[in-house]
Parts: sequence; C-alpha cells; structure tokens
Amino acid sequence: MIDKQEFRQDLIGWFEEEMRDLPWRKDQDPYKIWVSEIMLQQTRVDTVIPYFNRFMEQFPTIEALSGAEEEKVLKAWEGLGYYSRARNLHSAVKEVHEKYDGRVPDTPKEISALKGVGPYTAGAILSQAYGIPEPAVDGNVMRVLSRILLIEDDIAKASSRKVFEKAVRELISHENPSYFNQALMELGAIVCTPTSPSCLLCPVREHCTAFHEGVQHELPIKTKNKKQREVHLAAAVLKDDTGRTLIHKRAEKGLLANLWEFPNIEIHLPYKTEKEQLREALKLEFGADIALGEMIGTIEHVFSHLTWNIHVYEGTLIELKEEKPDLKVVSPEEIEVFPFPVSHQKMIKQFYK
DNA sequence: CATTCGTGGTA
DNA sequence: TTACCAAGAAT
Repeated sequence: MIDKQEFRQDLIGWFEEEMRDLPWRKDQDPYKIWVSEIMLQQTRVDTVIPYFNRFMEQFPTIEALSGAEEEKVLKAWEGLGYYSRARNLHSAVKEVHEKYDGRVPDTPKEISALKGVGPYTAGAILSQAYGIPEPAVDGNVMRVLSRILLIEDDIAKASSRKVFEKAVRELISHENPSYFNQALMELGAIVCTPTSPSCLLCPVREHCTAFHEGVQHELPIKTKNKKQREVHLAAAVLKDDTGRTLIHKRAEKGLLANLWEFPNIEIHLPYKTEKEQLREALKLEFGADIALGEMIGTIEHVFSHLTWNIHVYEGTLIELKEEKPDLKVVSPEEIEVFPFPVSHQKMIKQFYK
C-alpha cells in the first residue's frame, strides 16, 4: 500500500507547478465549472476551449442561460456533438434558477438530481466549486489509478467506476479535494496517457505499482467495443423560384434531437429506386410539391456508433402544402441561424452556398 | 449491464 | 485506412 500523505503531496505539488492555464480555471464560479464539465464530457480540452469562451460571452450567468431560447443554446453547441448535453444543461440551469434561486446546489443528492449531472460531473463540481471531498472518476482517473494501484477491473464496464470511486475516497486530500481530483485527470491527460505513458516524467512514479512491475502498458484493462453499423440516406436540396431551400427540424428525441437538416429518408432494401423513394417521401411525409432532379453528390459521416452514407439530390420546390413548425423555407442568409449537425453543415457548404 | 448519443484528432 | 480515443449520462 502506498503512503497516502506523500502521494497527495507529490500529486498536488506537481499540479500546482504544471497545471494548464484553462479558461474555466480563472475562478471558482460554480456555473462556469458546471458548463465546462458538461462540455468536457467525452470531448478534448482543445476542442472545448473556443466553445466555452463563446458560450460564456453569450450566456455569462445562470440567469442569462435560463432566459435563452433552446435554439440559441443548440446553435452555440453546434459542432460540439452530444447535443442532449446542451438541452439537459439548459433544462437544469432553468431548474437551478427557479428552485434554488440561481445558486448551484452543494449537496451530492441535489446536484445529482439535475439533468445531465451524473456521478463524475457531480463530484467534479462539488470538489472544484465547493471544496467537498467527493470522487470525480472519469476515464483519466480510472487509467491512472489502474496503474498506480494495479487495479485490473475492466474499465469499459459500468460497474468498475465504483471500484475507483472507493479508491479515490481512501486517497483524496480533504485539504484540497479540488486540486487532488483535477491533478489525477491532468496527470492522465499529460503524463499517464493511454498508449505511451511518460513514466520518467511522472511525479508519482515511486508510488506506482505498475511502474515498479513494468506493466504500465498492460493497464488499464479495457474490452473493445463492437463494430458500428452503416445507414444509407437520401437527402434533397430543394430550391424554390427565389433560391430559398426547404429545411426540417428533427424529432425531439434520439439522434441529433431538435437539430435542423435537409429533408431526408433512410433507404432500406431497394424495392424501388432510391430516387423514387425520396420523391414519394417528400410528397407524403413532408407535404412538398416538388420536381426531383439528379444526384449531385454524396456525404459520408462517421458517428461514434454508426456511419451515414448520404446521397444528395437537387430539386425544385414548387410549393409546401401546409405550414408546419418543423418545416421552413429559408434563404442562404437565414439558414445561418439554425443549428445543424456537421453532416448537414457539409451539405450547406457544398450544395447551398 | 449494454446501447445510444457526435465530433475531430491520432497512431 | 482502420481503430481507437476524449474531463460520461440517459435509457
């Protein structure tokens, strides 16, 4: 067993010297820490920085975000991915505004009840904003501790998180839980990396069982995820006589919920030609009277769990049968204010500019 | 417990 | 090119 006091000292001392200068580390505003932690879920620091800065300019306080339209929030999130994070954050911030008078709660029970705040984020906010010694176990922490303590549980399994939370509870500094948690993550991000850990630069290598046994490359244990499936879509860039195009708002649940897109359908077994299916769907599902033209290109877009292969058709929009809130006809200038997934941003760029 | 939910970077 | 990865949560 390692010397806990020395371990904490070496870890936190290193963090104080080497911590990166990040925009959400300028103060301990619970709202800023909250937003940063949501953005950082499964997302690299370098990707998050510009989004965080823009988001804070646009929604500087809980009150500002509470009063915002969801579409503005999604637009600010555009390109960051995992868009339910934005909708859950928006919803939870509204709840804090109304139920807690704008103050982010400081108990595990209350903060964990907020939408989008799971075990990791709860611990991150409680420790960093309020100095409460709660574990914040993310992928970095599991990797680092699997090596230091030689923990061989499969970190791909949900149940393993509790093993590491228990370990953190035994190790965490009660004097500075914020730095302790951040230092474990920072170490994982900078030194104790997945494929080639820089053990010779590691401030806690003397405490590391895996280093002593030379098995740091064998840890953590992580089973592979299975292969993703492919989905074939046909989409239409339809223009009316003034050059405007038809766009559609996606369903409020599921993939890319509430984002906008060019009207499209999934192609299954080709009982008819793809073009025929698209023409029929545009008429029946979208109520559009159209003249469908030729295929003008393809888009391939890779998600974490599936791949879209989109065949893009051009066409003429003659008329929309009825006004629906999920259908709009917009000009190239007007289309800019709607949040689109990256796959359809590619279509705007290639076929509607 | 396994799957769904994005995107861009990298070995 | 392929596979994996990056400060996870909801279902």
